[in-house]
Amino acid sequence: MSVKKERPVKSENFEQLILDIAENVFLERGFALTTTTEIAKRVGCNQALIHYYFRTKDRLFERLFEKKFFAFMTSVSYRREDNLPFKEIIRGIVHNHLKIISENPKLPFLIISEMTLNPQRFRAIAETIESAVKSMLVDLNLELQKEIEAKRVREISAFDLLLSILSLNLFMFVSQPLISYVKGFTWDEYMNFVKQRGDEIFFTVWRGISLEPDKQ
Amino acid sequence: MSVKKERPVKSENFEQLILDIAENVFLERGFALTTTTEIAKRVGCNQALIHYYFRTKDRLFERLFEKKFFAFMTSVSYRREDNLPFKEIIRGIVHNHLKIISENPKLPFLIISEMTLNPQRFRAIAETIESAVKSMLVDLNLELQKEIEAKRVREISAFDLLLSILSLNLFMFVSQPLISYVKGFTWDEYMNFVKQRGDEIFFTVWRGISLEPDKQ
DNA sequence: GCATTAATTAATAGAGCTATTAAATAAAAC
DNA sequence: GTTTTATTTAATAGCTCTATTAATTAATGC
Repeated sequence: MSVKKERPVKSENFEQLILDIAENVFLERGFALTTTTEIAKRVGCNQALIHYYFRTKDRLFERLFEKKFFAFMTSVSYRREDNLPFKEIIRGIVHNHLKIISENPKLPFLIISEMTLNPQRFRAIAETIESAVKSMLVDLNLELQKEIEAKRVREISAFDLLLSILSLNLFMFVSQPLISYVKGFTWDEYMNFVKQRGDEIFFTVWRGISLEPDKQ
Repeated sequence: MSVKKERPVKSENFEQLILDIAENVFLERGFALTTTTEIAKRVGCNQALIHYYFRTKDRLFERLFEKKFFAFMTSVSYRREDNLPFKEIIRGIVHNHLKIISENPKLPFLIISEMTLNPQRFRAIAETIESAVKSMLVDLNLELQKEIEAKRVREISAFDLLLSILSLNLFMFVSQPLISYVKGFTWDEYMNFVKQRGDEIFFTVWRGISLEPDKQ
């Protein structure tokens, strides 16, 4: 039987389509397991076209990965100008982070995977973003120190606090296959579980640092 | 220049040496990126010998992975018969888990990686271990319910509690490249950091559930 | 329309990987 | 010592993957 080639709908061009589909494939299978042949097959074009537009698999990947890495690194943020009480700052960080990553649930695995398997590439990209993240840490630390001085929060470094939040949030995504297996969750059920767990995570983080008694 | 082949010292046999070295390579690079050629090179034997002893790369991997997966899944444990106060049970779980994983710092990445990239294989292996883990959860839940009834601990499921512990502990290992990069840590410095963070993690977990006031 | 440029494809070189085979070497059995 | 069995190697078939090249088709400019 003849396989019909699906042409991109209307005016969509292959270049963009390749980018979109490559992103999915890389997120699913990581760099090493992704083949340009597979991308071409899903796009519905000749494999050489991938190389016509992007020359090498490496360049295609880097172009996508840089964007994704940036999204990943800036997924932790808060609006300083909102002037919220500290508790609400923390709640906002936890929930906002969880929300952004939920839109890219396979990203944490890709980041961790590439970081581990290809530290050279990772370092090159990380350099370009480092400062943005560090300044966020500095901002958070300012707020945190105020709370510590006022004895509303126990002694803790901003780094440790952030690391706890990231651990609790991100682990939900990288351990999805294991948890889904144990709990018998479908993908949708799992995503629902993640959403629910946001409150539990915030609760854990906040109680973990707060010196004030629980409110009902 | 001629590359001298390093023969295994004394009476050591290739079969065991292959297992030992394959374990390292798989842990470093995962299943897909590991080649039997690379293993043979490190062992110092002909590549065909790998296949002579283990027939396929898959069989070699599975043999090692099963053992490692079991170690991973049973790394969370506590001695019920010790009859410790609940706080000490939790402290023990956190620190013991962290200690065991510290002896296999690359294992969490391998587990997550294989789980994600090869769910079929993962499921087949998981089945054989599931019950052991579930019974641990049941045990922990028993202790937990006692505490909740006595109003010494807030309402929380054993699953959520365990998930928090695992998140905080395991994320330390899968994010090692990123954290080491940001902090400029060497491997040894990083492992030291992990050790120190054990207390912080326990503190976060315990305060996160305890209804009793902090002791100094 | 015709020439020029862009997009797309077929074909394939070249590399690396797994697994097998047959031959060579070492060990064990008797 | 000779036969038998186990271990080890060299060689290579058969795949799959990336990247290139040359040819083909479509689009654009004039």
